[in-house]
Amino acid sequence: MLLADVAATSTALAATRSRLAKRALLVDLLRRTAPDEVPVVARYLGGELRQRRTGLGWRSLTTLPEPAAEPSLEVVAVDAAFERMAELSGPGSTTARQSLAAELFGAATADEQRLLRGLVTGELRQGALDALLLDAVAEAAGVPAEAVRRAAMLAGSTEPVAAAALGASSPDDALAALGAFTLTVGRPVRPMLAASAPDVAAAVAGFEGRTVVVDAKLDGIRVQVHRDGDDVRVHTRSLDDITARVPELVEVVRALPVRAAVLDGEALALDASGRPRPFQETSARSATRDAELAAEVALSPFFFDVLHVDGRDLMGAPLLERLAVLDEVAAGHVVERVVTDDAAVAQEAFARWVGQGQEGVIVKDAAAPYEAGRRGSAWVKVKPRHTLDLVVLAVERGSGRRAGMLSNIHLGARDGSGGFVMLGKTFKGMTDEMLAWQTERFRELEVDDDGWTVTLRPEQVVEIAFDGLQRSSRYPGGLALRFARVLRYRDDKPASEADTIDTVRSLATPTS
DNA sequence: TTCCGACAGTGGGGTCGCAAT
DNA sequence: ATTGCGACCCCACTATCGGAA
Repeated sequence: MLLADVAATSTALAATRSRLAKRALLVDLLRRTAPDEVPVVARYLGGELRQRRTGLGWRSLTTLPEPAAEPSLEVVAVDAAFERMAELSGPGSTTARQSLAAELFGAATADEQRLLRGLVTGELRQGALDALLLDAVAEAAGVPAEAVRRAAMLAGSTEPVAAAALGASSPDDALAALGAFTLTVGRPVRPMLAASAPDVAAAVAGFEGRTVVVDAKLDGIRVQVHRDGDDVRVHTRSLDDITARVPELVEVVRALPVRAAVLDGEALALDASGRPRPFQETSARSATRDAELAAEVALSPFFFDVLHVDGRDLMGAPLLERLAVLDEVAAGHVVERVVTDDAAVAQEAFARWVGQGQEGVIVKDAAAPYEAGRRGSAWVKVKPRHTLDLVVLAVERGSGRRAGMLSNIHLGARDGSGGFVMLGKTFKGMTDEMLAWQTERFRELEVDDDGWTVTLRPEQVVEIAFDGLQRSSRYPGGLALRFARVLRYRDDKPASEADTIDTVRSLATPTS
């Protein structure tokens, strides 16, 4: 199959908003794909390259050769070209990679270049990614969507599932092939995710009086640990294998009284008193490959779920049943929890844990199974929310569906002497109506425009919600907001009454 | 007919390692 | 030695479609 066929489908996908129409386009292409091409075509339709890392990014695609007039690239050859780029390392590799990229893009038509660029940067923007692709695979293979979805969650990836389903000779064969994907110790599954709620009362109310499990939410990195005898593997939320970087987690899991297990939890750095260190320290620790550095700060694991123990698959069991098993096999390394149907009890736990430096809580349906890969309503997270009234210092042009709008705003606090200290940016929380309003409003306040960023007279006050403060080397105050989002513009408040940097500093905890 | 679950999109903060400068 | 890039940790939120209620 030619890459041009995939590019044409991608362009057609972007041109319609109907999901049914998108699915039909995907099905049509999948049916025309030869079995040996399915792994590549399925990945590309899902918006990804098969190579996890190529060393190519947005920046290295700024200057590209003129597109070819006629299509010639075969999808399998394109995959091979990216494989060669991925294998490069050491001195001269950047130049060599750049020349391979130029060769590839030079052989691509304009439509194909757009597809390749989207795959490299991860911003295909065709309105269809993995989830819609799974539906299409199901339809093309003549099997229920749920069977394909389930297999993909257990496989941790869509590619082998698409190959198995589409390589079958009949729907019954496809169903049998999909059934062969089961939870396997050593092979990570897509982690279950949580929705969010504004406060504990709302989260508990969502379960309508049923018993809930309220877990402390720890501010670390998600880890899925597989143990098979002495063999222990540690995976992140994106299923990357970080075993080599976290020997202390491996040791803890090896010491558990169990032969085989799959555990889900969070790993983080603690101080001498057992209080969580700032997320930045956990992040630095888990990212480094330097063993000496790693030895200085240990990560501690805290598990909140168990999917498998000694041949017993627990994913379908109710949460309370899984937790009973977890408490036996991982005693001493389990996340704190309360089980209740009373919102006041949940609220009290939330306040206590936040006071101890934890990030918040996750409220869970006590009867729910482990739904791999789902951001369902069975788990709901709640975190404390801080707010500040800040001043908009500048605004950046939007892209994609925000093209033509002024979107991403720069936020500043008063410095107490007539100036402002920038604390970060945000594009979150804006409705279409707000985007239209601010695009007009900020043109009135414009003092400069470099083509990307519009600098403003600092007059517009905006109420910002955020999760906390972190140390920053980027911003002049040495502080940045974490997860800032817009709540509302405040036309009732002049910039002279916005919050000051001293107020912001008083919110920062001594350790961060 | 209305409601709501699931998706995709739009980018934010930070960290590290590596190659080029 | 410093800088820029790519990769990957943590994410919040809105608009939309289409099936569920």
